[in-house]
Amino acid sequence: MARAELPAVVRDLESRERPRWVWDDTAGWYPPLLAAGVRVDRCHDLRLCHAILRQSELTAESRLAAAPRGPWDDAAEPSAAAADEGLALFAAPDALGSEDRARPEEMREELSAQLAAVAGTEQPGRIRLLLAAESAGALIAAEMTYDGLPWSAEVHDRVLTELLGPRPRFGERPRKLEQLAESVRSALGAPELNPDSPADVLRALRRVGLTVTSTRKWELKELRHPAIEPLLEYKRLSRLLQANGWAWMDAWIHDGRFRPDYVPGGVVTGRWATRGGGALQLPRQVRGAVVPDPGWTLVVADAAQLEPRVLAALSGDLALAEAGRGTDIYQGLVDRGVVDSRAHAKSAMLGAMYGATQGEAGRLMPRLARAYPRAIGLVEDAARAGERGLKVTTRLGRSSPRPGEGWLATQGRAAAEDAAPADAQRARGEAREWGRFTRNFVVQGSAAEWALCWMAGLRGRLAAMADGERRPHLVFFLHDEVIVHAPVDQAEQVRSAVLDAAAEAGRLLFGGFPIEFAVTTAVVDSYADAK
DNA sequence: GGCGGAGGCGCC
DNA sequence: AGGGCGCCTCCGCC
Repeated sequence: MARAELPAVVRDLESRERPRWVWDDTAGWYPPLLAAGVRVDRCHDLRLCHAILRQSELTAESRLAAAPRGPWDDAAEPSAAAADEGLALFAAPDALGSEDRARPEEMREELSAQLAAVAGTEQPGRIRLLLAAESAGALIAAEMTYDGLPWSAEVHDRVLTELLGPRPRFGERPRKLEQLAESVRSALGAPELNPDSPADVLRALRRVGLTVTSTRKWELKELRHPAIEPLLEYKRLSRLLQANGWAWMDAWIHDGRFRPDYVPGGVVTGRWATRGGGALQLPRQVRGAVVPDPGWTLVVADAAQLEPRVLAALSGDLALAEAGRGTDIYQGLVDRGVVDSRAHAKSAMLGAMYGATQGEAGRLMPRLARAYPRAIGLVEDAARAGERGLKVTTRLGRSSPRPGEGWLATQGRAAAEDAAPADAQRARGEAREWGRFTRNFVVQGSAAEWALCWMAGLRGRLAAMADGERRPHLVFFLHDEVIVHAPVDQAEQVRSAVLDAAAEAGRLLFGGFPIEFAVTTAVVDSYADAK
C-alpha cells in the first residue's frame, strides 16, 4: 500500500513521455525512494523553485512574488532528521502528522502559481531552464549522498600516519604535532605555550620582539624567526587533523563511502552548500583516499577557468571569448600581450570578478579593462547596481537579495544633509562591500547555472549507459568539477558524455555565442592523480 | 555546561 | 586584498 499512498506527490502532465514529478521537497521525498530502489527521471522541486521565483527580477510582477510571506517561504531547510522521518512516513503514511509537509492541493496551487509566474516573463525559457536545472540538481544531490563517494579508510589512515604519526590515544596530540609544538615553545622560550590558542601565540611572538597583529598564515610568512617555520607547519598539520583526521573518518566514512549531505541552492548565488562533513573543502592532502571499487574507475572532469569564460559569454565579449579558444584563457591573455604572465592573468581576472582594488590585482585592472571593456564593464555595472542597493540577475534569472535593513539605514543616514563624516565613510564602505557581492554574484551565479546544466545533461547521458547494476554514476560535484564512478570499460564513453554535456550546457545558456567551455578529464584510480 | 562570536583556514 | 562557503578551536558570556 505504501507506494500507492505517496500522499504529497503530484504528477505534472506537461509531458507524458517523460513525466516530471512535482513535490514539495526533493530532500524529503527522494532518499526513501532511492532506498526502495526507485530512480526518478525528472522532478520539479517546489520549495527550491519558489525561492528562485520569489527573488527573481524576471518574475517580480507575478502574483507569487507579490504575495505576503507564506509557508513556502518559511519552509526550513530540511534536515537529515527530516529525511529519516520521510522514510518512516513512506513506510507508514497513516502515521503522518507532519505539518511541515505540504498537502497535494497545496502543491497544485503552488505549482500553478509558479507556472503562471514563469509564463508571465518575457523569455520564459530562461527561467524554466533554471527551475529544471535546480530541480535536477536536487535529484543529483540525493543520488550522490545515496551512492556515496568511494573512500578508502585504509589509504586515508596511511596518509594521516605519514604526516602526523600514528593515531594517538584520545586527548593526545599526534607525535609529529607534539614535536612541532615543542619546537615552537623552545624557539619562543614559552614552555607553557598552547599553539592552538591564537591569543597565546600572538603574545609569545610579541614577547620575542616580533611585530604582528594576528597569527594568520600570510602575516607569519613575512617574519624571520626560528619559531615561524615549525609554527606554520604545526598550523598546517593541525588543520588537517582537526578537519579531516581520524575523528572525521570515524564520523563520515562507513562501508567505504563518504556520504555528505549536499544542500542544493544552499548558497545565495545558487551554488551548493553541504551540511556536515565539509565535502566542498576536501583538502588535497586526503584526496588520495578517493579510490574506485575494483573493476571501476574514476572519471574526474574539471571546467577550466569556468568563471572567466562565463563572464565572456555573459557580456558578449568576443575578444575575451577568443582568448580562451583552444587554450587556457589565462595563457590566452599572455599570448595577446595583455599581461606578462599566466599568474598575473589569473590574479587580474579573479580580481576583476571579486572587486580587487589594491595590490597586484588592483594594479592590473586598467590593462584588463582596456583589453576587454565589455567583460569588465559588465562586472563594473553589477558593482554599481549593488552599491545603490539594487538587485542583479544571473544569465538564467536568479537574482541577488536586497541588502538588509541595517545597510539601508546606514545609507539613509549618510544621505542626510547633516550627515557626520564618519557615517558617510561607513556608508561608502558598506556600499562598496555590497557592490563587491553583486559584482561577484552575476558571475558566480551564472557559472553555477552552467554547472547545473552540465551535470544534469551528464546525468541523463549516464542513465542511458546503464548496464544492469553496472551503472556509471556521479559521486562528487565541486562547483566546476565532477567525479563519475564508472566501470573501467565504460570510461571512454563517460568521458565523451562529460564533454558533450559541457558543450550542451554552453548552448543552453548562451545559444550560438562563440564561447568554448574547456573541460579537462582524467581517468584515474585515485582522485589525487587527477591534477 | 551550552552558546555564539572571533580567529583561522580549507575549498571553489 | 577582493567574492562565496563550512567547520574547527578558543574564549568570553550567560
